Amino acid sequence: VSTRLPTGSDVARLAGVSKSAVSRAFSGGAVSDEARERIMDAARTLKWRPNRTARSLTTSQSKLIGLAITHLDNQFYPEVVQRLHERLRQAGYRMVLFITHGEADLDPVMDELLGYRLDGIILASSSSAARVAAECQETGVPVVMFNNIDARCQVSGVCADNAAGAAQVARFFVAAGHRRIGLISGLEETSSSIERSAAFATALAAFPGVELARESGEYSFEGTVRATRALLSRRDAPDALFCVNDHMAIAALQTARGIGLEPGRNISIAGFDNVPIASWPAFQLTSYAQPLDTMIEAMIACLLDQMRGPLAAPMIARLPGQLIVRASTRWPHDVRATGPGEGVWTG
Amino acid sequence: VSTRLPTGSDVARLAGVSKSAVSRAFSGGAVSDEARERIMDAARTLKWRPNRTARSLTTSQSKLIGLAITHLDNQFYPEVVQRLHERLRQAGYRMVLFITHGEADLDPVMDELLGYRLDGIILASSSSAARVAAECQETGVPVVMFNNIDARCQVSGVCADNAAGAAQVARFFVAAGHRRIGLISGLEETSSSIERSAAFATALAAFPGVELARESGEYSFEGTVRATRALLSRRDAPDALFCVNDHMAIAALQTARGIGLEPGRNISIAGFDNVPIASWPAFQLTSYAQPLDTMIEAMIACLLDQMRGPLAAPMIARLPGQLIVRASTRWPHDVRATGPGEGVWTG
DNA sequence: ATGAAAGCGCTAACAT
DNA sequence: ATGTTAGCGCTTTCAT
Repeated sequence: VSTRLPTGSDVARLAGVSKSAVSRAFSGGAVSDEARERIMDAARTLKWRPNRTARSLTTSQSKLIGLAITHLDNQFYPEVVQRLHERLRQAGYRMVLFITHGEADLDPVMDELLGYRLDGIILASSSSAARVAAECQETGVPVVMFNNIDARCQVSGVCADNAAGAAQVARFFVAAGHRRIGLISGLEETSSSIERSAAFATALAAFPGVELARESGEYSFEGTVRATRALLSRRDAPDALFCVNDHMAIAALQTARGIGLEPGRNISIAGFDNVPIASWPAFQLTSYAQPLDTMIEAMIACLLDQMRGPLAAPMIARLPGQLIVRASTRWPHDVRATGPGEGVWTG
Repeated sequence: VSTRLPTGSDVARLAGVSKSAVSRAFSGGAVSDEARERIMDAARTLKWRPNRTARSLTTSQSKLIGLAITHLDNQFYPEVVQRLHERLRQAGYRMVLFITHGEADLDPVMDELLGYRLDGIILASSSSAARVAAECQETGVPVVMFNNIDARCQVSGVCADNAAGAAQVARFFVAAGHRRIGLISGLEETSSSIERSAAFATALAAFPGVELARESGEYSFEGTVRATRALLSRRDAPDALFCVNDHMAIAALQTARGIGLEPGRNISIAGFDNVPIASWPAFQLTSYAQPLDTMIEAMIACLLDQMRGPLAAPMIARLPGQLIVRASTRWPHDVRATGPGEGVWTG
């Protein structure tokens, strides 16, 4: 049982052909029907399948894409992993995971990231993405940033149109009659938080008489609990809260309830991402939905592009999503209903 | 920029040593300090790092572990992925993902699974795990089943002590004074559902006068909504519900609320897994916690064992967890408090 | 401690 | 259409 595995040569011998014929038969080359049949038979009886490691060495294609990500606590990411995995599989790639919760020393990670000769790397809100991106780029490995984009490094990236989304939430709140509004931002160094916060504030500034109070939830549950309490315990507490992602919005929503508020009635809470659980009865969270499938499509296209050769200039895609309205916020009159307790606002 | 990457030979030449010396320097071999220094310098200036693909070919170790899993919708799995990833990383392995939502044709998956020459494969509630396991085993690849174990195939596996856990929940309900109890099971073909359901029923049967009503939630949210409604709309509806996992328990809890019930007051709902969100204010779900870290430890040990040579007999580990009590259930008097609104019951 | 040489399992020219 | 040959980039005996 512990004998060595069969190789292509074994198959070739058994089928009475050369190694090359076997290789061709298994990678769409020109082989006569008769030979192909004998080869496939031989492979089946020997239970042989091409060794992709060996193949990688000659083709210099691993068919492996690395996904670097900080953690999966934010409910958005399991969904990303799932959808991305499926799309990569269709394209003939497998996904190898690099969960990097802020490693102190990046070198070992880089050695692996670059040592496996991945065909591409996706940096999905990975910590220290900038340095990683730079080194990969330098080595000639296709890279694309997802969701959080560091404009300083010359790297391609795909994200939702954060500014448009946040601005839309701002107008939505005003349309629903809110005048005292709270904003809970995320980690200060992330583009997602920066862009959404800035656009939200800017959009609100267009409405005279509207007040904005801000706190940071640092993209964590506990941080958001603190931020929410801080905002809601002010003497002129806001009656509408925008959290720059759903992970925080759901924390804020539960915190508000703990204080005795009822989201959708005496307080409006909206998030960003439209994570799967946002639609759960327990939350019914209004949220700006990222166009995940479109984003994934763009990422894959971008990676494939880079495989064909280095890009002239990095491509940055900011794709529009839509505001899904649910019971966690007061509804303006012009929400277009799309289902029970759910609608879309395009104001 | 688009020039070919440096190889070990390049480094050797620059350092004035042989390829072998470079190889040794990078894999803990015997090299003089002086040589090692020159080699490391050369590698640094050339930005060279060993090509793991080539290394794999000679060592026949890919340092890659495959994780086959159906989907990440069940909140238990992102946690598994995360903790497992971390532990594998410590052991020097990377994780490549195989999300298999019930592929019709398994052959292409097998070709990949076996083609990448993974050093081991973890089947975490993967669909058609039995066949996959058999083929891997046959090829000599270390395999271990996680959470769902198919006893028919001679494959090692690690899971929580499902019987002990479910029985404990049963006794817990009775201790809390419940006499009409509902059970929501998962997919019929999974060992997790079978074992938990059977043990729960058996344990309850020991108490005269306790009635049990059963439905299947098929491990899905929608299925559980139906099952919950069916159970709670009976003329003698149960006032306690055990769902064989938290994914369903959380669905049941929300459904119960939708019917106007208040979990913890006029209905008790308990789950299994103790997923991270079980402790959220919105749920406060009582749940039997799987001993995840211990399970992961056991899995890794099992895989490493198999790498040293085929096991004499498959190893099956059923590890004990503990019942975490929260507000979703009525509390018996003998709960040991462990935190605000949280306790452990060891009855 | 170090180098030379062989080879891991495959693909890709190049012949035929 | 098929076989021959030469590598891909590394590790690993085996000498020295």
